Amino acid sequence: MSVIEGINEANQKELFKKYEAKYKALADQLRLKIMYELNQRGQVCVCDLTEIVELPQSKLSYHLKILLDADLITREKIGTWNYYRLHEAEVRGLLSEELCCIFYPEKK
Amino acid sequence: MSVIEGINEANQKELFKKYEAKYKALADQLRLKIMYELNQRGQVCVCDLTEIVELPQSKLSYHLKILLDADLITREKIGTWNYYRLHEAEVRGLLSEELCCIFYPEKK
DNA sequence: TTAATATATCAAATAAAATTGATGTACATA
DNA sequence: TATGTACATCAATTTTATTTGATATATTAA
Repeated sequence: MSVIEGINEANQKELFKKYEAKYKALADQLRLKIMYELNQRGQVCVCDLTEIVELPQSKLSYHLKILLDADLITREKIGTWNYYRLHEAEVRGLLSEELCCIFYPEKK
Repeated sequence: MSVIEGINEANQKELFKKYEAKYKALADQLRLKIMYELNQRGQVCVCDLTEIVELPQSKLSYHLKILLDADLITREKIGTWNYYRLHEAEVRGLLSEELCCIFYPEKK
């Protein structure tokens, strides 16, 4: 079932709330930059990202959490490091093709 | 020139700032609902919209201004009325096809 | 076991956005 | 000209988001 079918009063509110949360996570320069860098580099650990985006660690962690909670990125723990990467399908479902390949990669 | 070509340090910041503003405007349930209704109805005046979305007039005006400033909708004054409609091309360039035809119409 | 590194989380302070009610302006109609 | 309607804008308040610096936890290395 496509998104538009099945819209009724009850669904609507939920749907708008969902997209509000997603777009809210995207609506920030820093976070877009993070997405851009993750897209460029694939998998990146926080320690590297701190240098790439030049943010204090706690601030970066804060913004990563927002992206993670919105399901726009994923986290994988490997030893001491936390590696983040884009949640490609999710971002693709949100942003126009015009934004390929800034914030998500070209389709393989 | 596509968006991705011509990205350099100087462009980048501007680009992210631009998308921040656009997505910020979209990042709100009420405003998404307004977009949805405009998409359903084409051209709508504020007086009708007040009833459709059930918002006090000043609140609606506030949110319309945000969408207008972000260039996501347009305004046309006809007599006493201000008619708003989607800025279709702009929204299409921002949102994934998955969001057709909730927040923007099918391509003719 | 101690120390160092990687990272998340917390509390306090600050900043930005949204809401509310009131006021102002333009146009239309009596 | 006086009244009503359609809106935008403003100032004050409330709510939400962001920043900052400090602390806590887990893992690794000495």
